[in-house]
Amino acid sequence: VQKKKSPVPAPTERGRRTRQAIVNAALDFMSAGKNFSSLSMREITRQAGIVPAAFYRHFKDMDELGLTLVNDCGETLRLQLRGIRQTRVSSKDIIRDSFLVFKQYVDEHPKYFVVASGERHGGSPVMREAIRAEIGRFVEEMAQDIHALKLMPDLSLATLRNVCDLVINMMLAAAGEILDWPGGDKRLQRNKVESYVQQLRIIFMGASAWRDGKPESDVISDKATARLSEEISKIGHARAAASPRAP
Amino acid sequence: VQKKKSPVPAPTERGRRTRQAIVNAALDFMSAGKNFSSLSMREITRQAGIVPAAFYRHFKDMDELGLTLVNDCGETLRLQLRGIRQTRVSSKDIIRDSFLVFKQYVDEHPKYFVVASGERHGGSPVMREAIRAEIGRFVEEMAQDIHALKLMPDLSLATLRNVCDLVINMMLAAAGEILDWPGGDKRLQRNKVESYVQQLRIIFMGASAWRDGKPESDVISDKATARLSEEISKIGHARAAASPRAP
DNA sequence: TGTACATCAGTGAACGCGCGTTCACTGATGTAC
DNA sequence: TGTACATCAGTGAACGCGCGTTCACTGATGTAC
Repeated sequence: VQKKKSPVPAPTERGRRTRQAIVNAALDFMSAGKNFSSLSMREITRQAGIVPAAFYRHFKDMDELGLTLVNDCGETLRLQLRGIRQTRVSSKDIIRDSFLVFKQYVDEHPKYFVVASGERHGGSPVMREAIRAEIGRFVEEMAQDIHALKLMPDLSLATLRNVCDLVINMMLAAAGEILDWPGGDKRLQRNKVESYVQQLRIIFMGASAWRDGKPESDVISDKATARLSEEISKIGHARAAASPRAP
Repeated sequence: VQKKKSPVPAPTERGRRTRQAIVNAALDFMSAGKNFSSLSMREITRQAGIVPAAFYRHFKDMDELGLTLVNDCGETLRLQLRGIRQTRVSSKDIIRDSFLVFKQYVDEHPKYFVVASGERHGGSPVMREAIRAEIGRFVEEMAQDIHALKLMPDLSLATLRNVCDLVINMMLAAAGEILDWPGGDKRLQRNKVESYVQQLRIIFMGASAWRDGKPESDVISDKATARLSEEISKIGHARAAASPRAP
C-alpha cells in the first residue's frame, strides 16, 4: 500500500524523526494548557527546531496535523484503555482499582489525553468529527470487551454500548480535570477521585438493574411525583410573590 | 455599588447596546463552530459594526470578554435549567420529558450552550476555571432543588451533588452533540435522544439504589469476576501468541 | 566495500496580510441650571 | 422647556509584529552498480 497524498509519509529516517518532533511540539503546547486551534504553525516549528518552511515537507497545513494528532493519540489510547480493562482484575473492587489505574495512566501520559478530553468541542468541524469517531471506537471496544467477558450478561449489546458511552464520557471529563491538577491539594484530589469512583459505581449499579424492554415505569416514585407537584405550586407562588423578575 | 475597574460598565444607553453587540458577535461566531480562543478582536468588532479601537471602551482585552461570556451565559442558563426542572412535572415520565424540554431549549437558544459545552477545556486557564465554577453552581442548584423536593430522600446531600455532577456533565455533552445537528437525519437524532434518556434513567436507577455508608461490595458479582480472570488469561495468551507487538 | 547519483529534508530570504494597540479627534448623550 | 457643558462612545489613521506561504537553494540520505 503506497499513499500518494500531498506530503508523502516521510520515508527516510530523518524525516520520520522530524515529523514526530512536530507532533510532540504540538502536544507539548497543548499539555501546557494551550488550545490546538490557537497554536501557530511558526511556534510549533520553532519548538520542533526546524525552519517554518520545513513544516510543509510533513503536513499540508495545520488541519492535517490536527487529524494526525487525533489519530495517533486515539490509537495509543485505545490500546492502553483496553490494557487497563485487563489489569488488576483479581481485586474485589474492580471499579475502584480500574479507575485508579486509569488515573495513574493519565498522570503518566498526559499528552494523549489532552486531545481527546480537551479538543472534543473546540477545534474545527473536521477535527471534532474525527474525535467523535475515535471516541466511538473507544466505546465499541469497551462494549465488545464487557460483552465478551459476560460481565453484565443481562444487557443487550445496544444498551451496553450506551452504558460504555456514558462511562467513557465521564472518564474523559475526569481526565480533563485530572490534567489540571499539577500538585495542588492532595486531600481534595483524593476526595475527587472517590467522587469519580462513586459515579462509576452508580452507573454500573443502574446498568445492572436495567432490563431491556421493561415497561416504562419511572424511577422516581409516584409518591415522590405527587409531593413534587405539590411543592412546585407552593414554591411557584412564593417566588411569584417575592421576586417578580421574569425573563 | 460603583465599580472602578478599567473599562467602566458602560453607563450610557448607546454604550450598553454596543457592548451587547460585541458579546453577540462573539457568540455568533462560536455558534457557527468557531473556538473562542481562535477569534480575533478585529473580526468581532467588524461583526459588531464598530471600529477596532472602540472595543477598548468596553473590555480590557479578549480575556475579559471571555469571562463576560461565561458569566452572562452561565447566569442565563442557570435560570433556565432551574425552570426546566419545574416544567411538566405532571407527567408520568419525568426523566424523558425533562430531557425533551432540555433539548428543545438547546435547539432554541444554542448561543448559551456553546460556551458551557464547547469551551470547557479549550480556553485559557482563567476561562476554564470560570466555567468550572459556573458548572459547580449548576450542580449545587440542581442538588438543592432535588433535595428540597425530596425526590431521592435516601441520598445524602454529598451523594446527591455527585449524582448531579454526573447528570450535568452528561447533559452538557449531549448539548454539545445536539448543537452539531442542524437538520440532518431525523431518525438517527431520535435514536440518539432515546440513548440519552436511557443514560439518564440508568444514572437515576443507580442513584436510587445507592445507600450511603453501605459495605463496599462490588456491583459486578464475584462469579463474574472469577469468569473474568479466567477469560483474561486465555485472551492474554492468545494475544501474546498472535501479535507480538508490544509498546 | 566504494563510488555516483537521484531523491528527500531542511534552509534562509522574501512577500503581503491581518493582527492588537496607541493616539488625538469628533460627534452623541446625559445633566445641571 | 431651553441652553451650556462635561463626559462618554465611536472614529480613522498609524505603528510594529508575527503570521502563513513561496521559492530557489543546499546539504544529507539512501540506492544501484
